[in-house]
Amino acid sequence: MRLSRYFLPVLRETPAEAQIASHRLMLRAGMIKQAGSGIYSWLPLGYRVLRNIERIVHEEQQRAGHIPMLMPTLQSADLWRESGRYDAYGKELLRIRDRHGRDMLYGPTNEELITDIFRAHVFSYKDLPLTLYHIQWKFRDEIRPRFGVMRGREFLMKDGYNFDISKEAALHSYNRHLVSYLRTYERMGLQAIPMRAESGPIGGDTTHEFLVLAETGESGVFYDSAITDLTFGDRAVDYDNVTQCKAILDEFTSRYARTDETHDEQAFLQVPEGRRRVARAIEVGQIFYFGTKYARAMGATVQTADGDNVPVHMGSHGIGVSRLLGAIIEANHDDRGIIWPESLTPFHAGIVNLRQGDDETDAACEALYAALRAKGLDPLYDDRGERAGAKFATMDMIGLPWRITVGPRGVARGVVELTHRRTGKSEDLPAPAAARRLADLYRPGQLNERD
RNA sequence: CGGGGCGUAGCGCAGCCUGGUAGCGCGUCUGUUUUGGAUACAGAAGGUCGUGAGUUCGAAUCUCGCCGCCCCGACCA
Repeated sequence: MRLSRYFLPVLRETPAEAQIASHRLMLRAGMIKQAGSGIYSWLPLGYRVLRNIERIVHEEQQRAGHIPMLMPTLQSADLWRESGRYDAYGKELLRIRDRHGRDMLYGPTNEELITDIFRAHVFSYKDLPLTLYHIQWKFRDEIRPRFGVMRGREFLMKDGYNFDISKEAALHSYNRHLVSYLRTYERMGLQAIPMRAESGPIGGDTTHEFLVLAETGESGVFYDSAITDLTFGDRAVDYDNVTQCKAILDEFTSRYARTDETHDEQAFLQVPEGRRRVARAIEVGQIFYFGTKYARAMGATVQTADGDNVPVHMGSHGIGVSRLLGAIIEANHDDRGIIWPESLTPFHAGIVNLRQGDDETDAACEALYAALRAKGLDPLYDDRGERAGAKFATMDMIGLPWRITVGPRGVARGVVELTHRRTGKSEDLPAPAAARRLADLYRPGQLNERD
């Protein structure tokens, strides 16, 4: 993409309403624009990252055997009356009435809808296990939205629902989700720690939240520092392997890690003193096993091999897709701006033309731009007539992990400068070598969508 | 929902107390200049002062209503 033809409305000054780094940077980098309290438009740069997050979530969900679909944002109140949540959910539920006077709601979650789909089409144990998921906009009418997309009212969320014949089978689904979430967050360059949590209005008593440590987090957390040494890494997982999934869950949840809601001081004191940590964190996902709560309320049963009709065991699992933007920036920025992980970056590299209008420099930039694109990379070429400082400042702020600087001095010597955003280290090398370096660096799985 | 605050040019703000022709910085546009970290000079465009009513000869300024937004708390993915 050529910057002169793109839409990147960066702000030089910080909007007054932004209190935390991620909100400030998302506004300044032209990623979002507030449309109302807790509601945001996603401008092109922000939309790219949002879609990259979605892509990773989709890939990891499907790797775990979960099936994508899409349910609507607006739901009939009738289903919620059936489950009992229409009255139980409270004022966070945005209630709407259509022209015929029918009660509707903008979904904050989809247990009722998915259960309704299930009961209409699934009748036999032979069709289980089944896990369906979607990525859809939700709305929760928060009393006080804040922190930009971290605590918006409208938010994009992946929510998935598993259906199993027994508690034992459903707990495997639970474990499988925990494993797949570990992989998902790690691919985004995040350490998300599973912590024992409260289930809230979803119900059930088996639940973990995934939390990313950050000073600006809204949750207080208590944990054994040994847990932060754990990484999922490149290990192969067979998601159908009950023993393996359970072992991974045990590995990542056996150490003390709880939010302040479930904190147990006595248990915490069992952690060696030097490893006790009290911190703040951002919740980026949660998994639940809630048994037959919705199945019983809504009559979702299947017939067993013995001919009995039994309510299906369910769980639900969410990843805050739009919120992740905020969490990732909180964890990846410096005083100059955002630093994207390579897996999510909106563009793989930025090309800075130091002397726009100089024939040789322009030609070198064009050649490099074409070479990167030919290798499947998606560079952002700053071809504006701005001065070098302005171009550097923009690139630093929007956080592309790599920058290639092309100026007349380097062109005369046959080199360009490749700079790593995170470390600031740079190296002069011939343009084709820089293109090869970047192509090697971005593995095939990290080639993001173009648009 | 309790408490506090804000709404004036694209962004950040001053002006309001004490009513009298709407300002500053940045950005934008034009020209010149400059060219490795938001360059310099000159010129220009851009505002129903959130909105409605009231007081007044006269309202950004005073009064009341409404709308929107932000902050602290409680709540919350």
